[in-house]
Amino acid sequence: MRELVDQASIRTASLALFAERGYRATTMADIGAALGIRGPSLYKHVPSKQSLLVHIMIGTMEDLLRAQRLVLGLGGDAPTQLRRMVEAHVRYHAAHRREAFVGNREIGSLDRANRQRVLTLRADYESAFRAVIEEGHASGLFDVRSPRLSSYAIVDMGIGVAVWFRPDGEQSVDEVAYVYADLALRMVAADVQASGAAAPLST
Amino acid sequence: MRELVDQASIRTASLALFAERGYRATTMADIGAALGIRGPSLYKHVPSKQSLLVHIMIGTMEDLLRAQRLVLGLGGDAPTQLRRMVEAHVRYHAAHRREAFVGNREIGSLDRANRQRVLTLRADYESAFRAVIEEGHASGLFDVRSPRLSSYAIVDMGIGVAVWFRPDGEQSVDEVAYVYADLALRMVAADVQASGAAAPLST
DNA sequence: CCTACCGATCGGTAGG
DNA sequence: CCTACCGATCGGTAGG
Repeated sequence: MRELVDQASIRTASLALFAERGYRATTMADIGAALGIRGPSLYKHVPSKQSLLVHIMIGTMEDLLRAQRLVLGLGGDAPTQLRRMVEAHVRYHAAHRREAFVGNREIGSLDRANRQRVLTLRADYESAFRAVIEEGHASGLFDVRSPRLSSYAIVDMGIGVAVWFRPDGEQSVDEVAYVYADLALRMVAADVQASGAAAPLST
Repeated sequence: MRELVDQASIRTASLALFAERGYRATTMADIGAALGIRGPSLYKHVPSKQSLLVHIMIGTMEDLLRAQRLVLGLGGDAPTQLRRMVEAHVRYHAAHRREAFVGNREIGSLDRANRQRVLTLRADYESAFRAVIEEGHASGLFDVRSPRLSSYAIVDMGIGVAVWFRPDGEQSVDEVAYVYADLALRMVAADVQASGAAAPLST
């Protein structure tokens, strides 16, 4: 017999509640109630409330990094790679709004060790965007004033998708992914006149 | 005699603590301790913990809207207006990181009426960006696929500044404001080739 | 998977 | 501005 309450269902329920009410405002009793059991019964399946948050946040970053590596493995020049990376980034944030939303709001709710793990994964994720931007700049296909600021802007605008995107809204996931990739490419493309004097590349 | 503990000092302390630990994780005793008094003594100055959060969040949106109106009052064409708006947006988020950070993380900690007020102010703030983008598109100075998605992207990348900016970091406020305004203009400028066929304007 | 319960926390009030 | 305290909440454990 399959159990009705298993790890997966607990994770699904906790994700929904963390997204809706916040980690601290969600009680083990709330999570249990969503599954038809009492709070203490959850401890037969999970070691702590914190472990539920850790799973969401580490899992989210690993999913993002996996998607990013997949896309980078396809090769192509910097514009092609950046386009694919942004599309994957946006698609994830539109399709997994709650994971991304919780991941961005609840960093401070993680214990120190796990917060550090998440921050490291995030830094890796961002630096991959920056690397492609630097590569495009070096090859002359991009013209950027600051690869770091460009990658921050691109990553952050994608993160925002998790906040405002609605599956039943006017824009489809495809539409947002396409438009955002286009916006990102415009930001760094070399065939835009630089407004102002060319400046040395900062970090 | 001036009181050592007044509304302003309570607000400063609560802002710092809300930013560092989160609203729910901050106790009235914590705020009092930061001012050298006990938790219950705060109730001689403020009606509730919630009122401290409300003040921060409404005040932040009003500051942003005031700065935005100031800039729009200067006139100019759409590119000039958008540049000034983005610069003001970024400057605020770099100079008031904690206000912006708390404002973006603790929306769910507001009671319903105040959350609605903040959301309305935010919608007004975003729509001003969109209006300038639409004006630029209509006049032919911009070429955008979706004014709404463009304004979301521009607003969200600026919000991100409050998260990663460090006053003692490599980039100065001026530098970030300038670069981000440039990125925003590149996103919508008409003298960029549209990649792909021109599509009808969506919202 | 449950009830009973521990130990700790916290916003706010009473009454100086 | 303080101490004492109320009423309520909550993560987790004990012991079925």
